[in-house]
Amino acid sequence: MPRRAAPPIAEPDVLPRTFYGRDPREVAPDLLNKILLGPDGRAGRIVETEAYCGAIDAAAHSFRGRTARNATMFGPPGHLYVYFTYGMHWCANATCGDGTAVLLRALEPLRGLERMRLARPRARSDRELCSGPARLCQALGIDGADDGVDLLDGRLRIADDGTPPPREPAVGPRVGITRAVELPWRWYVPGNAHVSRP
DNA sequence: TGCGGGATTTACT
DNA sequence: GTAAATCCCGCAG
Repeated sequence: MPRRAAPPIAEPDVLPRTFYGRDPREVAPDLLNKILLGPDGRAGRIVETEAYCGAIDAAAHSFRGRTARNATMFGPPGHLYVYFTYGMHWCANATCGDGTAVLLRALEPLRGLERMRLARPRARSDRELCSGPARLCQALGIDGADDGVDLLDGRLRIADDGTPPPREPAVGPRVGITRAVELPWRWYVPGNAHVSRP
């Protein structure tokens, strides 16, 4: 039996495009316990996420439509949207299409911890390496150059190591916003020490 | 370990 | 001009 050549997928466990092309309120909890693969072998388990829902979400950058900054949010799903805020910080999202995205808020460091410590010399413990959206970007070396990266085969990828999402993820209001503050669109792994805020 | 205030650029009013 | 999907420093306990 001749066997067909393997499809041109970068790694067998990298999440497919269809994973991202759904409502971000479904994608956000499903991303819990997935693995963010960065450069130089740095990697961490996603333990905290937030959904930003575009035109129906006053807290989303895309709420008022497309701009130069948020253009990646209006591109295809499964890409990294990286934005600059507070004059000094980068934050990273997975795009879900139509101006929606999931903010990656915290990782549990898995591999490349020595490089993460070099990238974040002020961290007082390994728990502070990736416990916040700007912290994880520093730890993995993510900045504006990574805006638009394809999460299926780019410098940053998201993969499944077989660990399922929590059966009952913790849910609550999003952090650091002033509009649509009441919407419970933040999810995290209950009891995980690397969540930015319990 | 936890709190209060400052930092510092970009986008929008 | 001001708020922003935040973090770091200094100090208290």
